[in-house]
Amino acid sequence: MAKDFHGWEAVAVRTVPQGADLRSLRKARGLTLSEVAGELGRSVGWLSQVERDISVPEASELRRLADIFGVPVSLFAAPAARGEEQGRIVRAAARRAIGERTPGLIESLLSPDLTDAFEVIHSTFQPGASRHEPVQRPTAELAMIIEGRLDVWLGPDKFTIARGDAVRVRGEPLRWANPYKSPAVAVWVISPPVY
Amino acid sequence: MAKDFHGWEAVAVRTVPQGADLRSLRKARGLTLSEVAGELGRSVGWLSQVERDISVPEASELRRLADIFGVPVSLFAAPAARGEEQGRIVRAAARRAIGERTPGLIESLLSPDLTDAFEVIHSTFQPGASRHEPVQRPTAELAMIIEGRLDVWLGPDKFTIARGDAVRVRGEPLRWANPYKSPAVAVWVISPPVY
DNA sequence: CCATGAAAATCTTTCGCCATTTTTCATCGG
DNA sequence: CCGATGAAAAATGGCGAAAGATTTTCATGG
Repeated sequence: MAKDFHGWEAVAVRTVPQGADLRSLRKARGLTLSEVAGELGRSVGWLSQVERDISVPEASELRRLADIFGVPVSLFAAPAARGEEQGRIVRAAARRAIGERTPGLIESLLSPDLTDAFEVIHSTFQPGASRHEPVQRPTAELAMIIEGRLDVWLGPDKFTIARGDAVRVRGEPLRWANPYKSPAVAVWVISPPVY
Repeated sequence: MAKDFHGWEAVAVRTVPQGADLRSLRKARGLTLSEVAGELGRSVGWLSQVERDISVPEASELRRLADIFGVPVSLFAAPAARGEEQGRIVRAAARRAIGERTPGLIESLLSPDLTDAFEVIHSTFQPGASRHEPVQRPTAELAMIIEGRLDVWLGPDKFTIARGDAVRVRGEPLRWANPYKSPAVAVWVISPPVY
């Protein structure tokens, strides 16, 4: 299905299947093909084909899909691995960016796609950054700090975690702050996936 | 239920509930209470109570349980966090050790317990160590290298991954080697849990 | 060639029923 | 008195059928 002839590869568009990701995103939000297709003004059959990499959406449609799912387009636009590595290896330099939903928090995907029972995110918390509004999700999450220190609140309880420490969150309201001088970097596991 | 009076806390025994872990281990292996109870020569009711932290097994029984489940006793014996941190924070120094199943591979648990849909392991691959026999599990796994470099084979394909790179394994046979001079350290996510 | 929309196929949900597993609890023995 | 047992009660899990919803296929028309 991949059209890899002429000069096509050179452009910044993903040339690899991405339909499965779209399907995961849609399912994770409990939407049906017809709901999304309606929103998009396209037919159900077409969207089904897009999710199975039989049809290809236009860039503008991809943008609207990102919008519908509440994810940044960068999630789709990022370059993917090639050859054998495809779907198996995610190089540090080739991670897909996730929007800076909270200022000072830079996230990127360690998972090659969104089709697993969990997803893994690489998170960098900038010095001085913080999130005051607690996030609360119906998920189980576990983060390990690999660099720096971070303050986290689970409900009312505050903890300071440093390199090598892990925190597990199960549906509790979570907020965080990095009042320290250096960035805090974490590997963040979320199940089920929220992206 | 926890008997926290007199001098009890001082001993090296876990004073916190652990029954849920035993239950997870048993369920993960598809065993029933009566199968395990029979093996142990105890009643079903008693084992049910142990798994709900109503009854307490003796050390010798714990040893036999570890044996039945094929896990090292260190999984039970390790000190756990205290107070608010209990079940939420796992400090680097307080991780539960997992046996060195493969020589040169040191693993410890980042998850506070075994009751989630996934488990997260901190793995150190010693220089020169390798696993020749492929492991193949009916799981989805994702590992990110946080230190050093590691060679991995997914089926016939070999990859070298370094700090910041991630590899995803979905049921394929996996083997690895660290032919480099420094240890490779990874955060390893496995779903569903195998411990 | 590609998208549409209707038909076909697949998947999901629900339910009743039965078997198994787990929990509860009165009783027994140390 | 305490904790373990084993039987009764409760809860859970599996299966098959039926209904409903969703997804895929494909003939047709733009």
